[in-house]
Amino acid sequence: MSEDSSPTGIVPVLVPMPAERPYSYAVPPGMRVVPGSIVRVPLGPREVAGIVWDTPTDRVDARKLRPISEVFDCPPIEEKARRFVDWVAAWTLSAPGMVARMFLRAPAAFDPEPLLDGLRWAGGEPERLTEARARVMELARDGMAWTRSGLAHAAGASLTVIDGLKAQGVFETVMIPPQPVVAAPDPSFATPELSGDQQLAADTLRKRAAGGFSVSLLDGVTGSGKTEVYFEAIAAAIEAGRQVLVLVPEIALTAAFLDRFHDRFGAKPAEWHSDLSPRMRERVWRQVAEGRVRVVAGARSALFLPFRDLGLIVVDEEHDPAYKQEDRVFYSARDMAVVRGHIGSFPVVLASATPSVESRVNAQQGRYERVVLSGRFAEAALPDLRAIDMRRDPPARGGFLSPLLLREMEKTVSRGEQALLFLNRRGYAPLTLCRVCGHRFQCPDCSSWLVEHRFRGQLVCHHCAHTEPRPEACPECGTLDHLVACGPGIERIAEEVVSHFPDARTIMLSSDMMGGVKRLRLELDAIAKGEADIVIGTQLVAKGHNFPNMTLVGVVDADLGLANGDPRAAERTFQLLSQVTGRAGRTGRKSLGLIQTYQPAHPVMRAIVSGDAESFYEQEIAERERAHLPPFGRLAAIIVSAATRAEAEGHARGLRRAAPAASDISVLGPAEAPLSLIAGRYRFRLLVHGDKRSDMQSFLRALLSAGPKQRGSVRVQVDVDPQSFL
DNA sequence: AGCACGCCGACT
DNA sequence: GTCGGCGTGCTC
Repeated sequence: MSEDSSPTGIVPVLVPMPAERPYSYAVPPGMRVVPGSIVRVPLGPREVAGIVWDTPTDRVDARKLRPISEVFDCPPIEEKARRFVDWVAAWTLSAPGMVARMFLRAPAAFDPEPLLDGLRWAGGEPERLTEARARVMELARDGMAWTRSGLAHAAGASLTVIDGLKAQGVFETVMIPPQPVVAAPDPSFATPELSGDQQLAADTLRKRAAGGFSVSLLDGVTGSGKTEVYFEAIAAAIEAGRQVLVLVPEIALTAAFLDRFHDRFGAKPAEWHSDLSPRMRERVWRQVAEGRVRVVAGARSALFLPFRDLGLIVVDEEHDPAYKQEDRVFYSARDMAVVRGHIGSFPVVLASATPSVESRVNAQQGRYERVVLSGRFAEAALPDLRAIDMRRDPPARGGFLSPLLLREMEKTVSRGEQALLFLNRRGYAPLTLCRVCGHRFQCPDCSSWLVEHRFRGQLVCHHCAHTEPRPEACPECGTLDHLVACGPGIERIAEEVVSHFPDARTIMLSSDMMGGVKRLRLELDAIAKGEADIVIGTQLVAKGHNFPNMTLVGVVDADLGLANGDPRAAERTFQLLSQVTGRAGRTGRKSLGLIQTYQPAHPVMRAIVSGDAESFYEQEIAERERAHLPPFGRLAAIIVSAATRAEAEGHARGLRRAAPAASDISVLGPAEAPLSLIAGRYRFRLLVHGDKRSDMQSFLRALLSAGPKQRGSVRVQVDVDPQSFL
């Protein structure tokens, strides 16, 4: 495609709003734009950033045509990224403008980073050489440019010292180019020591990295060295001069990954996630666009960074549900990474110890190449895993920890080793009720119970922002002191632990912990250094941390995820339990994983305890195939929400009636969504189920356009390939 | 998605 | 008499 300026003087521009097509704008005389140029355009009463597109402009009323205000001094969004936008929009049934908007998340970065004011030794000497001045001169004498504060800091001198020297003419002012956010990674910084197995896998990935599009499923148990192996693919891509994206499910918690990367490449990758400071966000975006940043480690939104020559994507923990975005544009970052690789003709590596059923099937059917790492790395041994049958070894009255688990915790702590208790439920108790009248505390805006957070003294809704103070008396019958907490959350487990082990150092970790990401990283560091005996955590402790002294992992309620009717419940539980029990025994010491369950015969528990993942996968795959569920069939959800139940249900029924006739696609529902009321909106769902080869998108488009017009408070969301059924 | 316009309730 | 709620409609 030629990228010269449009001869017509009219260009299509994708603007960040849910229009189906780009809008047309006039290019004022003397302005040069190319497809991909980021421009400022008037839109209604305001001005927005948009991307010049390359679909033909449609005829538009000349009176409507408005001129582009400005072309930003910014590298254009490359052709392959533009095709990616079109593809994602078509697949997810989103407006292209809304997908383009994801590329424009750092408005301040569209203008170049300003040069910094700097100082450089001008050749003169200070009048009197004090100690501080000597330290400054020692650094400055090589003629390198410094920022005023940078030089002061490095020399351990105050700013007044620098200013004094400057006043004497020792320094001249110079402009310094903006500093890179990260140093360049060096592919030969450290030579990895790989086992035979790992070397074989690394060679395969390196070979793929040199070619065009391919998908490799790197499958190996925790501790088998997956990271070291895919680092070789990254090294190959860097050697080829291309950019690399590593997707991780929760970057805010993967400090350990950044350190390992640094050990291998001598520099950290740039980070991209929601917790970045606005300034850092701008700089990373800009330097990725300029090609100065070679490697990004990021959350799913990093897929929409303006890479100029992306040559490899690695999706770490590819099975993780966090890759699914479920607002605005509904997409799976793992699947879109594969699409991005296909469009860009470069390889994609999916890595996991517990791959998704979808990826396993894709590998079986030859679409992906499966690369297996079978052994655990070095001296690391798999933990000994056992189920605790809670019917036979129940906890003491009022408790949730079986005597068997408590005994092992005691032994572990007395050996000076660490124990981890895992429960995927925040707060103190998931339900509070009045013992006298039976009143249950429910969210006023959602169909869910309020969760007691005892530490904060509040009842909290986990589905919206609602919180209320925990009262002393029942609001229904007025009885004092008869409210009772039902079921455990991690706060309650922590309380039980403290009562059994008053002298142990106990830490509790959950995603809603005060102090945010920084605090979490510090706590995780402290745990790794051995500054806690017992750790109680939600699923964030399951993800990617290495606790060398952790020799016992206890799963408080292994059945928790199995209760809902989700077709992926068993798979998800298997993955989560594998991951959390994998936290133990990473340094070769004898370690133990204990799984509290009321259904020890459940296939998930059997698979975990026996270590026989293969037959579990076979069973799950067979079950999916039988039910024509993904990847053997296709699913889409249509979620209708409205201010009243009647409106939502009425609209959903209208959509159902509008479904076109199709032999290979059927519509189920509408049914009230499992959480029928969230944040004051009633929700109904339609489930669209098709054959593997059915044209789901065309069917959905036909259904939506034939359906009733959206009016009032009604909102319709489409989720192609839904991952969760809540 | 934003933003303005527009039409009905409680207040300086 | 105005300020302000959010329903409806439009943006090249």
